[in-house]
Amino acid sequence: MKRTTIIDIANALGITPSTVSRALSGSPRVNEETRKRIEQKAEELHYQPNMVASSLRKGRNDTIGVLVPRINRHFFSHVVGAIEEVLNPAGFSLLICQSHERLVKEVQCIDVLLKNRVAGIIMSHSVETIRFDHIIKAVNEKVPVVQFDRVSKMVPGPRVVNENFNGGYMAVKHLIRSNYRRIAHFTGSLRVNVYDERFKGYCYALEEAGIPFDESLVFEGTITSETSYAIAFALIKSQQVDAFFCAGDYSAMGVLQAARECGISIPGRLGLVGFANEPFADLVSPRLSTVEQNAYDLGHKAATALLQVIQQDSSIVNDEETVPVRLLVRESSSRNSEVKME
Amino acid sequence: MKRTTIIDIANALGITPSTVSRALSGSPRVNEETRKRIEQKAEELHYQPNMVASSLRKGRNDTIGVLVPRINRHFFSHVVGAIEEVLNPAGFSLLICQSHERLVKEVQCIDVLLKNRVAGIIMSHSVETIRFDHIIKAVNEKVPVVQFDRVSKMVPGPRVVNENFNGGYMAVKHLIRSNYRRIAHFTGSLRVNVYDERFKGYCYALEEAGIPFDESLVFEGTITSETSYAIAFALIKSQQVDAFFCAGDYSAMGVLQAARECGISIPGRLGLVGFANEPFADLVSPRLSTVEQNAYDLGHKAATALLQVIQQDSSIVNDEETVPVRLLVRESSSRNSEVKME
DNA sequence: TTGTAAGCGTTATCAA
DNA sequence: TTGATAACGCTTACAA
Repeated sequence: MKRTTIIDIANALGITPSTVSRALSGSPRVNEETRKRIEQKAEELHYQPNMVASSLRKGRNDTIGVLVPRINRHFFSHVVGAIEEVLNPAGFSLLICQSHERLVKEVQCIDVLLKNRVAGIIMSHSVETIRFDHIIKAVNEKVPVVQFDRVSKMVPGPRVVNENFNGGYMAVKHLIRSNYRRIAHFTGSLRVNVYDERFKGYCYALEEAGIPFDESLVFEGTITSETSYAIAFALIKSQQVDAFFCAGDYSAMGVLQAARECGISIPGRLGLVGFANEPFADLVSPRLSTVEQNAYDLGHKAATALLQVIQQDSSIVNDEETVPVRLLVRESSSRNSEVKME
Repeated sequence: MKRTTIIDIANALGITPSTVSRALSGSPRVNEETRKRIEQKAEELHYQPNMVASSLRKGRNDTIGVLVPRINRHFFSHVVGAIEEVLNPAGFSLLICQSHERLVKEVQCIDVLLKNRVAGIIMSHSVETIRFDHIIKAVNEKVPVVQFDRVSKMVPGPRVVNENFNGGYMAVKHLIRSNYRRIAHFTGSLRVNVYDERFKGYCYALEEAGIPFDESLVFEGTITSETSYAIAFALIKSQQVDAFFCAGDYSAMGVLQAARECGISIPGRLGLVGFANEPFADLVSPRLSTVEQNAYDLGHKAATALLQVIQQDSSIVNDEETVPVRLLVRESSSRNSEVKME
């Protein structure tokens, strides 16, 4: 009960495997009539092409490695969805790995992808990733790497990132215009490029408005709703702040909960802007103002960039593409002056 | 600049490829000293094993196909995460595909997976899937298939499902105990097993309480927040219902929005229970009562089941494993009588 | 313990 | 337009 191969088809028709191969892979150098017979027989014998053999022989693989910190994060799963949408029609399958935010795991994943001889890698770093030799190794082995979101210039190849700086800037500028002044910033590790840039946007907006930067209002490690909740609760109680710019929507939800429990009205006494436009942002009350990152667009761009590198086998381009973000002003920050949009 | 192969290593050491192969794959039939030399040389030449060649030769593959309707759904991405957690340590990689809820796409995906000679498939049907020959074909080709969540008994092999009936039953029973009587049911297509079972649980709870079933309170196609919102709005206005059991949390959010806009208090005048325990369920106001499905557990069980079939190469088992669900009673349904839990 | 040799299923090159 | 043949890199009887 072995599987049907092109040899079986060839034998059944009294021709050679080469012809069958040509016919099945759409070569023009084959008689239309024989092609018909071959296709028919293939159907009849339930022939399934063997990509493993094909890959070995051709020396290339139609599989792309995708490496993300966690697949079950809204943002990443959407990026992956978009990548698939581009790459599948182009004839590629995705080998997906998660680093679980661990560097060791990330190294292992790269290794697995290389062993599997993927045609390319699209990836976003773990938060722990501070050295890049494992990724550079892939590039050295002629496996093109496209980085997205969390990226490093140390790694050759295209990068696709969100306008994080601009997002932070717009969010905080908007808060200032809405007459909030003591604006706290909740964020993740500032060693990660995305958080660092949002933070810089925050700083720039303050500076532009002539508001002195106060280090004591910036809180790293407040990116989850739990951690955010605890700190926000204390801050609100002590009445030190009148607004929060959170580098993530979950973080913002922590603030929202804390405010609710303290009986502080949003946006009345407290302004709040998140980041990411998670699906719930528009569903909670008050509806959460946030910076929308276009995961779909980002995945699309990353996949397209990789496709270009693969197909042109061109010299490595080091350009960084930027995906625009959008400030969505909703209820949680809409006090007086500013006009509501969206 | 070709890649290093075991032949290169063999040549460099004046031994044969077979020995190198044995050493590198951990066979005991090789001298400890030669093994050392081989490993050292492999390191030195930056040898990367070629899984493609290995798979072809061995006739089996360490890749598992995972096919889900959409990777960017909270539930599915968590299941995939759990599957990976089991299969990666076991030495398998995941080839992930999405059907995008389309049957044609699902058929294509199965085809790709078979072409890639995956060792097994873990899948959940698209909503359109009403015939199963493409899946049965995989089983016939000796590729074990494990179905989860959306499953069919037509396909041989293990199935892992949530306690959907029980979830629906518990949710509605709880609403009834909280003194709600006119309970509407918002759900997806009842041709999909998960929705059908939740619906049956709903019916059973009503029956048990002696409340007559009213067909006009059941709404298929109200599983998104948008569709749900529209219908809920009308229902609330017409004062025909005093509670909603939604087969999904997004659906419940639509109800919540509608109620808010109508100035109807939840849980005071309207009870609401969702399904899935999406991350936002605990963050919205009022906090949403819902039925928690254990995606993690489900993924774990599915992966373990597949592993067993693969490793034992055993006869196909047709058992259906059930993952318990939990009713999380939160604010949106906590009126008088019932005691709050969780 | 190591070597020999064949073969996994496909494709590319060359010749007919 | 088709056929013959070798090769992709690895594993595995079998022999030494």
